[in-house]
Amino acid sequence: MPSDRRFATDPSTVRPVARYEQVKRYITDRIADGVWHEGDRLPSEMDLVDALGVSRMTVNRALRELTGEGVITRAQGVGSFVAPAAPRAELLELHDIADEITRSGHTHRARVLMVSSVRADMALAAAFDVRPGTKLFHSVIVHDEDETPLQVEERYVAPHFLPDYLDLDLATVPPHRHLSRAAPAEQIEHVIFAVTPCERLRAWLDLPTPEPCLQLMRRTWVNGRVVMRGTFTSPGSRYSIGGRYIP
Amino acid sequence: MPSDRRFATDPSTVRPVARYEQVKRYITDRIADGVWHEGDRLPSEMDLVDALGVSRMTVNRALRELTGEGVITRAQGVGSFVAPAAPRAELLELHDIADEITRSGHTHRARVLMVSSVRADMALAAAFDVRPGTKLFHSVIVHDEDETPLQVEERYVAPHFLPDYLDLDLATVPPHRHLSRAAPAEQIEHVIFAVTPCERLRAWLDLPTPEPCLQLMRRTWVNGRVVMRGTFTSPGSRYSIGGRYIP
DNA sequence: CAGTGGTCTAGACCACCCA
DNA sequence: GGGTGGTCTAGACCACTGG
Repeated sequence: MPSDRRFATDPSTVRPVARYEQVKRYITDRIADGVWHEGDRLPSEMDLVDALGVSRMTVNRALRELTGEGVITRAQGVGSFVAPAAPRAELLELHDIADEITRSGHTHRARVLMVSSVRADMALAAAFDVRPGTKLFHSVIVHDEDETPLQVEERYVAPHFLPDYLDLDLATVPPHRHLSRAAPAEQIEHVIFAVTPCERLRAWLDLPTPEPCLQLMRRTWVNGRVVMRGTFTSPGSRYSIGGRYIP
Repeated sequence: MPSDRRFATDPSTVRPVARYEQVKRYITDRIADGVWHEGDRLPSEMDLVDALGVSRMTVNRALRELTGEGVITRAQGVGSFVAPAAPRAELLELHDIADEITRSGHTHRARVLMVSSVRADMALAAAFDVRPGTKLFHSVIVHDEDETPLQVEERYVAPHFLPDYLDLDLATVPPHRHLSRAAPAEQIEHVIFAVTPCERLRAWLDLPTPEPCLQLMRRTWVNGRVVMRGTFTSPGSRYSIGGRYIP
């Protein structure tokens, strides 16, 4: 065990982050740093109890959640192992617009129009299942394909999960990447609409006439709480959503 | 509490199913049976401890997992509540509009406008990967929700897989059911558009003004050959496509 | 203030796997 | 048989909410 440091146990110590979260972090850090590789065996629950100075129930919860997240695999009577790296979340990500554009041979540019902190109105509060007036981060980004606007991406983010959202460089690293790193979604909701764009959207999309637009609304959850609501709007004449699956 | 029955506690009793799973089942059953409705407050953890005869940690795990699954929402200091129902259609699965309508408490009616045999033109031939002029079956059905047109369903079917398509009573048993019974799809393609409806569609959908419509095109394959191409068109103001899933 | 959920512990029993 | 993970308990402290 490279580190012998115990977690804070003294009740007088401030402990803003749960111990099972610290244990999860301990594991994922070692995997990310290459200390433990794919297929490697992790220390047993009892080893971690001794090494980290927490109870077995706490270690167990950490490992159980990591199993659910696909980070490790476990087998009764055998042990815990680093799971094969899988494109888990990316697989069901319907679209990363930047990738789509570049993969189809066009040039992509992201223009960040707005980044700010806002207070939730009734509709937003309902979408996030919080009280009206709760602070949320807000961003608007326009994605161009060869200088033509292809999609407006408007997001609201719960500050708790990504406190430094306002300071990120969203033009170079898209919000999606920050979000999935900070808090991988445990649940995703997609709803697709056909709408007539409002004035604001028409201006951003450079649409002289009000043509039908495809609008995808996505909400993601972590720990049963809504982390993000994104609204992605594209002109119907320039964009469609699709995929092929094997049931 | 409608039931006073305790879970098995005697160690000699067979207990193939974990207690926290039984607690989860207890909750989800009551929601499914309509005993507890959306937004209703659940019994507190302590109530469940007393009612079910398990420890609080066990109840807590059950409720925590249900939270992660989006079945309930919880708030510290307040309580646990039945979560709002997820959107009605599944994006990644074949949906049956009739089921959707009746399940949401409305009345459904299917009006068969056309059933005929046609010859594939260039576009259809490309879609089915056959020679132009190949015989295909064609049907148009309008689905009403409470007497209002909700969706126009236009299908082309390869005769080989469903030779008696023209003789079916599509108003009572929808094409989807015949198709999945005769030849379950091995591969599915979905593409979603936002379009301005043509005159024909506007008439069928009873749209006085040309509002944006959501159009889903689906192709299904069996044995590597296209079996069906369906075009499903709905007014944007009356319909959306959505789903929630756990990665 | 009392009630709620969020977390944590120390110990326990079990099923399972492997040497 | 010894080590593993899977589960469960009784009790505890805490932060948060509402009246």
